[in-house]
Amino acid sequence: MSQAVTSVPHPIPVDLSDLIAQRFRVIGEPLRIRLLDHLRDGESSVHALTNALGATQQNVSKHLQVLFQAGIVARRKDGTTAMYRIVDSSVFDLCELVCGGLQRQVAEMNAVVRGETR
Amino acid sequence: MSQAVTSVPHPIPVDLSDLIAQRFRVIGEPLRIRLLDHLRDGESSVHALTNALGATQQNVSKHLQVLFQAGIVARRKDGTTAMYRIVDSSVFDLCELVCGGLQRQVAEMNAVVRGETR
DNA sequence: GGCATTGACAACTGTACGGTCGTAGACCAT
DNA sequence: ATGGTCTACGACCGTACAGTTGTCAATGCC
Repeated sequence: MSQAVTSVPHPIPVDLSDLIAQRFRVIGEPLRIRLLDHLRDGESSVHALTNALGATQQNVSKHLQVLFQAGIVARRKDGTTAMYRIVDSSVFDLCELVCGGLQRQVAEMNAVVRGETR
Repeated sequence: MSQAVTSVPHPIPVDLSDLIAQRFRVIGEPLRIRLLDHLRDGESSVHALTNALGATQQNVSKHLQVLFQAGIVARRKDGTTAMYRIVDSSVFDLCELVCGGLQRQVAEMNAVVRGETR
């Protein structure tokens, strides 16, 4: 699907780098990552997410707003509750890639600590 | 060994979300993205990167420091010049994934603008 | 109707960080 | 040795943003 394009040649346009950076910053918040992780099970309400994450309702609502404006989640009003769901699931691929890099670094640090201290 | 790629089950640990978020913030700066994009062609010196990006030497050095401490680039001293190279090429996969999401959004916005406003 | 609950918005505060300036240290050439 | 070049470090300033608090609109329940 969206696997095809992904141009971004070496001379990356400045505007594009701004957009990409902005996107990364949106996902670069711990609470937002945990929010998305919970939404992985399906759509959920602000109240449920608030209880699940142990954060205040206002803060959860605020971060969901950021994710909504970034086009990562969608909102649906169900009577009195607002239901949020993920519409751009590529964020999970991003997290998995990052985790791969982190695990690589941990392994490397382990090797160093265990005796190859340079 | 550390081959277990991308665990991160639904109840994501808070510590891990912090690590992932920190990682995203490292890449979430336009200048750093452009820096990495230039290093895609191979290792380069601070001076060369400074000229290529039109930024100040101090700023380039500073951002390279951040990328270095994050384990994304490596440093090599060649006489009087410092040569930087990429050691974690997964950042490019990250950028491509983000670009895919962006293009999807642009396409959607185009569709809306062109008449399906409904 | 009156009350409680849910979610969003606005204002505020503290902190973190990007960018710049100045300077110190290391290396090379003459 | 001296001057010039390249890089890194420390300090400062301005901005951006995360988190909190307070308030209001909308809805459901009695």
